[in-house]
Amino acid sequence: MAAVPEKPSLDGLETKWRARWEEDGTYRFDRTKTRDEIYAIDTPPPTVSGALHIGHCASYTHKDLMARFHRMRGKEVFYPMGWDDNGLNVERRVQLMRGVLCDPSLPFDPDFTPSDPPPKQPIPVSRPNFMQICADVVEMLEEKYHEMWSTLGLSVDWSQSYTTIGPKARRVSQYGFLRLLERDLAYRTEGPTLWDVDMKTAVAQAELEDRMIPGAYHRLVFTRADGEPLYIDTTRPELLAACVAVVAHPDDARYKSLMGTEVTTPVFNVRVPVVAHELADPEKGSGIAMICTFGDTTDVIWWRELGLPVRTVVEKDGRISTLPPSGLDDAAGRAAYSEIAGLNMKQAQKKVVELLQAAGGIAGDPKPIEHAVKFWENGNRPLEIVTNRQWFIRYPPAEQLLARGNELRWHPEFMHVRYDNWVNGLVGDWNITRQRFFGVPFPIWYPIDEDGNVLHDQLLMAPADRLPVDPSTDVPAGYTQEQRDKPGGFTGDPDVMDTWATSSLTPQIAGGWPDDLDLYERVFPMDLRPQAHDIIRTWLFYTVIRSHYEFESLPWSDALISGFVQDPDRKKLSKSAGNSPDDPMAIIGEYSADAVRYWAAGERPGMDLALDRNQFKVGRRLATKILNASRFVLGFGEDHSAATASAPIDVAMLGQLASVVSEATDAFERSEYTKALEQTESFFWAFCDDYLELVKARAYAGDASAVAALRLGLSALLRLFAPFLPFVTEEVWSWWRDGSVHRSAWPTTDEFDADLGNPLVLEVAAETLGQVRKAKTAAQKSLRADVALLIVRGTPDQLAALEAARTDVMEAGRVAELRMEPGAELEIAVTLSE
RNA sequence: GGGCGUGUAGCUCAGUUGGCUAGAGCACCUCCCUUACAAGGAGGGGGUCGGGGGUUCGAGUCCCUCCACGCCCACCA
Repeated sequence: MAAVPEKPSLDGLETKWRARWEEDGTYRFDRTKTRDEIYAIDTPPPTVSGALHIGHCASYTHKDLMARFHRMRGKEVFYPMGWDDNGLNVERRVQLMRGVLCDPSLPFDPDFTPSDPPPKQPIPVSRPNFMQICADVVEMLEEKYHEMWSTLGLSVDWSQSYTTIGPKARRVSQYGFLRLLERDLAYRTEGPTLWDVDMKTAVAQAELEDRMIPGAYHRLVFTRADGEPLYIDTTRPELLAACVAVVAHPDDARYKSLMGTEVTTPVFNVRVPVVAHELADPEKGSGIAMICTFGDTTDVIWWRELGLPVRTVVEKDGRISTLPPSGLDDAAGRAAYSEIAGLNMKQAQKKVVELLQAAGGIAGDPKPIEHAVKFWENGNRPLEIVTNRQWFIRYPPAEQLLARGNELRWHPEFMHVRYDNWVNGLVGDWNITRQRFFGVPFPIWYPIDEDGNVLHDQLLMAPADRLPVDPSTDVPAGYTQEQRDKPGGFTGDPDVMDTWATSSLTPQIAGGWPDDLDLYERVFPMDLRPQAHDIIRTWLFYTVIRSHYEFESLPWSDALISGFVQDPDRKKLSKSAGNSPDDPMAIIGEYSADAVRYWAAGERPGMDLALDRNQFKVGRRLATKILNASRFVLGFGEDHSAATASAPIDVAMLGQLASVVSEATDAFERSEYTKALEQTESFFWAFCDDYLELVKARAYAGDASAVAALRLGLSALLRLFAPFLPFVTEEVWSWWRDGSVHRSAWPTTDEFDADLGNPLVLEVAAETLGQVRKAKTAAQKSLRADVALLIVRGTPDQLAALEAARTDVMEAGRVAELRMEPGAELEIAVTLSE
């Protein structure tokens, strides 16, 4: 306990209390508790690839509100923090920050240090050098993130932290992967793969995004078997050499007669069959399309379902391959091909159009259009589809996934539909392979036969007890390092897992599976998955799948989905940290962490929140008010712990407070923290403006009932506010109570006696006082002005209620004489003294 | 094209199962140095609840329809 300060202030509370909480282990998880005593939260590990912005503060505050509420309700809260620090985003960040680029062909340079500031042109470094630089960068960023979260007041147990690149996560990822592999739920195959040509990696369906970009219909002139022209529209003439067939709808009368015949492509003079497929849209272009391997995902479907050959022309670097594809046998065609070999897509398109024009293979001018094209969500150029070997995880049957979705409690419920939409639109399986470096490698090697062929079908799996392994440096059992990449030796799987393949196991990583099953059984399945709606189709969906496979259960019972923070002008939030006005540290510095949390708590689950500086101000004012009101209340003498509130108006106030407690509790239990705050806040202001004013005089006089009611009220209010405003409530709590408010019990209605008194007493008294104030204000008098005569008319009930608070009303209003007269409704007449 | 959400005062938002003259905060105007708080307090003005139909004694709330905005999914020749 500390004394009540003379001039309380919000400044410095963050620093003071976060240090104190850390020191006292206020939020430390007690792992001796059993599953039913525990509330486990599967916190989203933020991507460690930039800076946290104010939107992160909002959504992480929501998770913290839930954690704090349940902790005060008596649960032992398992609330770890993770850092998602592997993967492409990190590599890109490192490339920018340190000016380096990974080139696995380079040897390790032990003396290399990145230059500062980074060079404009990234310097290629070896894979081990690159990994080290990545590790250093994420460590530094994680420290900044930790600082941010602590300052914001997140009640995380930092001793439970994990990273998605750390040994624990690598072990869980690899172990989880091998278990799926053993059950044939994971497999490796070669096939068309969505490919980002800049980052030179595969991407998964979930990371696609459509963007509208300009394109143009080119009307190509194919030649039918009878010599007549066949017009085919395409936006990608550069893929003409990859054309393996042309396709029309089976019911399209215009092309029915051509089915089964062959047509010849312009320029390259390749004969391709005319085929029929339902997906061909008679409305589009000329109603007949060329199928190329591969222009888009529809091509992949046609190619697969119609059993067409592959003619690859696009390389992984996004350029036309130097060797012509199979089937290009015509001399003129080969000559034409040599003109586009090695060009990028843009150049190739230009050249092919020239060639077409020269050969009369194009009708009319290209017709510009805007069309949707698939991009990797972080990419700059349209995705290409290339053929490659990839690891996949099979999706469970849609019925099973939908059943899991139904089993999960969604907050808000309407977010459920996004999950169902996604499940119903799944195509193929989950590609978990990334051709990157800073990720979790596959714990797999392949033997190399005596002729130097890699035997991709014969997997050399790392045994579970050796995990995690890095196949690029570790050696499979029965081999030596000297045999790496040699005939008769072995080679490591070159790829790494997609970051979602790891983060889909966050309940397992955080919960200690499979090495600490004692802990795991205490926290799994978890209670809450809080996350934003944009990653329902990735993080939430994948986590459900992994848990479904491994544990035949949901990973958690409830999902709390938050929205986004939007700039009031609908502009994008500034992502740059440091000097940006949106930098959370700057905002906290200006308004306090409690103020930021207050603003964040205004975002209801699933709804977007406007970035509104006003709300920071309001939050700050609320926090300041709590300081001042508390100081006032606690200034009325010692705690009369034995005394109870007996005056009718005191009992009435506590009765009101009891219903606030009950409503706030119900709201919180439904994850409606916004409502809980509203209830508490509006009661608090009335508590200050009306009740406090009314009982002031009596409290000054040391009236036991008033003092007891005030203290009881304050105690409950502080606890109701504690999840939202952890700093200011803790500060006040420390003035008069031992221990942390955050480990105190959430208020219950039992604290306020069963008899709730007569609510009318406080209502009539407050209304009367209000009318007195109004009269003084209208007369432009000070509120201290004296009232000569106050006449109140009302029903017998109202008058009886007022009578019960007579002295308080007269003191608060400085009323000389109070007269009561019967009336139909409450009427108040105020006569001010001269 | 299918779906979800939103539309209430200038701004940000509450309005539970339809029920008294539609609320809060901010902003605005007026007043008050008052011994918890002037980075405060008291009071006031301001809305045909997106439009149009309908059900009902009664609709911001239920039904139909249209409009605008945001998002998800799909389409991508």
